[in-house]
Amino acid sequence: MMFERVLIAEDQESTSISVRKTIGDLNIVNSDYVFYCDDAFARIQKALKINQPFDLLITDLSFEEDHNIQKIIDGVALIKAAKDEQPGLKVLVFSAEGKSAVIDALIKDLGIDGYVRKARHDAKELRSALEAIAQGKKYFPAQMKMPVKERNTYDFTSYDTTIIALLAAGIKQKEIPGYLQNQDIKPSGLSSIEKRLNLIRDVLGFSNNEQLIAYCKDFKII
Amino acid sequence: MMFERVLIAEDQESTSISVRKTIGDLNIVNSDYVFYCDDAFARIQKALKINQPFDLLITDLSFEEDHNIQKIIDGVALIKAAKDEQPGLKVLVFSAEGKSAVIDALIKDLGIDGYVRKARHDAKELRSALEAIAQGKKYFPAQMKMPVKERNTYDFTSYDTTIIALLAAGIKQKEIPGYLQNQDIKPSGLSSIEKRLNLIRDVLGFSNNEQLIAYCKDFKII
DNA sequence: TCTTGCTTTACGGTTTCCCGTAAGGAATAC
DNA sequence: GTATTCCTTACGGGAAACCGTAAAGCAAGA
Repeated sequence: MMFERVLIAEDQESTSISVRKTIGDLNIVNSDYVFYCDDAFARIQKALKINQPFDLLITDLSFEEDHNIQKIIDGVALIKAAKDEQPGLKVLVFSAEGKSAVIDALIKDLGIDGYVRKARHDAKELRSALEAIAQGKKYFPAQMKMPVKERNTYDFTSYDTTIIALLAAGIKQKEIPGYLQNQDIKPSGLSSIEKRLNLIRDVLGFSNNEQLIAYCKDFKII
Repeated sequence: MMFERVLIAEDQESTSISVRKTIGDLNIVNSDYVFYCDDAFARIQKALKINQPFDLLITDLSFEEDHNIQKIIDGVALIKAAKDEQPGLKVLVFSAEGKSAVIDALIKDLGIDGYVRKARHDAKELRSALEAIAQGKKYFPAQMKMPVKERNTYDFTSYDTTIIALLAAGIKQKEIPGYLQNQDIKPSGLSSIEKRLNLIRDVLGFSNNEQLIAYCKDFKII
């Protein structure tokens, strides 16, 4: 049995159009689409109120900022808010992001039902995913189905990312204490910063800061 | 007067679908689409041979690699090859890339006729771009039309990127000479490497390597 | 108040990096 | 052959980063 009501949250108009087309091909007539996360959340609330809740949310992860300031700024926050409001809502993420770590986190922390990567055969995949999820299954790319290979992972705290972002902005290590004090961030001693960086490098097996910055950029940590 | 024959080179199926839809809305009946650059080039050659050349190429910039090994690996190479074959061909780039430096280079070096960024109203923009280019105009995003503000730019040589990539891979600076000698890359002295890095940082106004790595990651230089 | 345990900071010695200067080497011109 | 020029490398002093250890701060409990 296919979905009744589907909400599409996707900021790229062109992508939104083709998702709608795929939805239409599956004879889903009650679909709605928005370009901003806040709109998506509002629609979900409203649909609940009039007792016609959506049964699927298809959402992108990254939404571009523009003049329209949003409370909910990305797909992750939208999914959280949506699930708070309507725990039973199924969620299909449709994003260009391809890093396993990101997708793993979505599955584990947010309990999403499917993931389709924007790539060569994404329209076909989208259709397959919709069919699978409609049958109560999950849909994830092949590489996700295999056991999560152990990789060097490290939970970056906001303290960590602050330091790393400062470094990446060209602040010298020994200048960082001053910056931290200005913002009342507490371990502000140079020694603490050194230790922290050392710990991170150690856990991840890195030998210099350059490698760490590259890693953080690749995984969009900063 | 609208285009007669349009070729769409875009690897994301979903995006390709909506570009085709936009093309169709403009009553262009002879459009063709491909998912690989090599295919695009082959179509252009073939169309020329049978004396029915395309008059517009709409292409993405980045194409994802897969099992299908391509000679032409990205949009830039495709545009170059296409213009070599058919100098009068008009080109509209449709890409998510948003860095001014990249777009400037396309305009200057490849003489593209339009650029639409994959973003919120990209479908509408695409339509506007098509109409403009059909009238012999150029179409670029607003921020491009204003004079190119002087920014710190630097042409990275392959030597530069090699060094930076080694750093980002966790190789220590003083270990780099060994790596360069192994690959017969010629200024291999530690001093040359230091000088080179110093020059790059200087030109770009950076104060440490971390900042440089962040920059290179942001601009996809490594 | 005085422990106890934990976190943060301070302080050195060592290594690495930074950067200016000078020496070496190769190519070209005279 | 020897100047000239340009590029590369070697060297050395100073700055920054690295890292272990010890001292100081701080919170909670006896």
